Amino acid sequence: MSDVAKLAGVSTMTVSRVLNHHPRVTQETQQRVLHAIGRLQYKRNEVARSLRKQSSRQIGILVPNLSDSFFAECAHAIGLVAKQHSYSVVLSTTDDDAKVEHEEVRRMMQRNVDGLVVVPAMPLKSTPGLLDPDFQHLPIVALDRPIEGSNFDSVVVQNKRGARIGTDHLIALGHSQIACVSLERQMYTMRVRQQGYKEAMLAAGLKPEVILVGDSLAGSLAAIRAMLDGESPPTAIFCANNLVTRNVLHSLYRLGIKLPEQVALVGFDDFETADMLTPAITVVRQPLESLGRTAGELLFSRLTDDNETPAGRHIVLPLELIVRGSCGARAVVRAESK
Amino acid sequence: MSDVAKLAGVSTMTVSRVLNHHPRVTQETQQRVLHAIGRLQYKRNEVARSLRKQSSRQIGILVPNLSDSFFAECAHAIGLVAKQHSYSVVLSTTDDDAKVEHEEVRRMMQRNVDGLVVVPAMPLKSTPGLLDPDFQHLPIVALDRPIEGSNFDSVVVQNKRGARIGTDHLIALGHSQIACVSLERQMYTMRVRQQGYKEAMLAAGLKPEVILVGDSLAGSLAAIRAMLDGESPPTAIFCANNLVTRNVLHSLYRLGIKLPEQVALVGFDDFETADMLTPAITVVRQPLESLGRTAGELLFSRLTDDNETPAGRHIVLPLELIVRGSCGARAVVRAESK
DNA sequence: CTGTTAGCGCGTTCAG
DNA sequence: CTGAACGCGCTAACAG
Repeated sequence: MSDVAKLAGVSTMTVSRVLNHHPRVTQETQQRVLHAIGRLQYKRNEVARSLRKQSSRQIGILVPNLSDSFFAECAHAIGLVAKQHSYSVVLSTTDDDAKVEHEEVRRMMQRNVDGLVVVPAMPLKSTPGLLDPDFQHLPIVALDRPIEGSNFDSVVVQNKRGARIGTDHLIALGHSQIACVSLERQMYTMRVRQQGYKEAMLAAGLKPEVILVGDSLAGSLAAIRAMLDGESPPTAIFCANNLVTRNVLHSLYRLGIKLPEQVALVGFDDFETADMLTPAITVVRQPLESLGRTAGELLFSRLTDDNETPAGRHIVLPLELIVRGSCGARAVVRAESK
Repeated sequence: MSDVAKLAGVSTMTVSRVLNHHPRVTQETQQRVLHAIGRLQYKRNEVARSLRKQSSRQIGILVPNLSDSFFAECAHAIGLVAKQHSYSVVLSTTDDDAKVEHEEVRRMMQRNVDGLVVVPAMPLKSTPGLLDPDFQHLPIVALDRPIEGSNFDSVVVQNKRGARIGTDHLIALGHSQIACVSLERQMYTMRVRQQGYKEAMLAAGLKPEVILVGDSLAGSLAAIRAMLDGESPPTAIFCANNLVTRNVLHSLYRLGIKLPEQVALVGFDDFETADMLTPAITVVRQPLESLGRTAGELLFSRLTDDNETPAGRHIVLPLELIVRGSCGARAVVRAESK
């Protein structure tokens, strides 16, 4: 920078002013500086700038992993928003572990990130999680799962309503033995979706039956097999998320169970090839791109806005039932409309 | 830091030494400093450290996007390696645009990243791309696609061989009219896979036929329809990547073409639900996790190694043919083995 | 409108 | 083994 200043015959301060589009600089000196910058291929050092300004023009993204396309898609959308604002993204994964999450947030703070979008892991008793007082002054937006007992901003989907819609769809098709397969891990989304399912069942005078599984295929297979071998096997299944849907489908496939004849199925969260399976899978679709984008915009609105917006804005995004073949709905609908 | 020094009754320098595990510090003073650090909850400022050391303990990852699970999975694996080394990751997307790529690398350089793993976009004539002399001293590992005319390290898969294996599989099953559907975009992987396909066909005395499509479903549908309406429609299709496979499958599905009876299919790159489709899709599988991990390790070996390793290490990872139902192979194999 | 001084928080260098 | 001075590259605050 001092080289540029020398070449342009000004002080470094003036160079800095030009770089920051300071209004009170003569056209002429500005030209000279710009010219010198061009000749020297000068690029300013963002690290020094961050140190001085106490702000890095960087945001952090913290997701459980990138292997799950749900999170990858969200991260992608957030990254796009960041790019629009000329911000960089520091990304890290938590593996859904609250301890790792805490470490990573800390690490990001040490890097001076201006804000964070995070898919929160379940807090442990032993770690303060996101609620660590150290993080109080860091703008954080919670994505997909709100942080209980905090007033961080958050963006989630209508989980309960989505589960109701999915379950109601099955009920409307005449099913009465409907099982809900959900992850056994303690997660906000799983809990709320189970609730929605239960409400729908109870409202219809039916008996809810929640099956908890791990995230392995083997475990799901065993659970599904046991379920179907039970006294009153379900004629329909509601899967609480992406992973569960895939594992259940795999299990049914292995067991030679035919959809939708032997069992109907609705999944929460759409996936790439859902409409190419035979039959195509009916799902409650989450607006992935919108989820990420909204979280990103929420964060930036907090970073930019001078006027104190009240903390704890919670945005709930709507869901959509995509009816395909896995419940035999089309046939039924056609029959009804005749 | 000066607070810690004061509390421990030493100078900041000693604190710094303790933090960096400097060998020549008395056990006792070390204890005092550690104690003070604990009481004050002191966390060192990574930005200041970066400025001073001219190295940020950060690596950059540059991929076309995160929506494609191929790249997401690679990014995930790289991130894991970074975490092992206590490095942070700055991630950005290029949308496969060489201009964006150039800007992003520059931006990362300004942030002082220690190295980069990048899935290179096709270089344009108008921009220097990754070969910009400014980037000369930045360790860069090319992933999935090598950078022509450079001696960056690179990690790729056996693209040509994979295409040969896939095509040969189809040939072995008795097909002679085999089309290769590939992206029309100029990409290293597409080019090499087409070559592999052609070699296999030529070696068998067959006539290669490459169909170029865009990345939209509509375009693929039209192309597939035209292809099948042609004079001598293929009885088998080799798809050059993930996206193509999905679009082709979608198209065939829409057109009511049955696999494997009416047309057999082999795809390059496995995907989540490939084995749940009816029929399950035969693919040449890429070792996603290994690709990312290897690239990460290659980068870190360059960052850590004192001994000058020769530049331009190229690692080629093996592929695997996963035979499933989409070519009717199982039936044939069984027939043969009788 | 422009320059000077000072300091962001750390680590290298050289004395003690 | 420890401390003092200095500077990494930049910009806020104050002069001029």
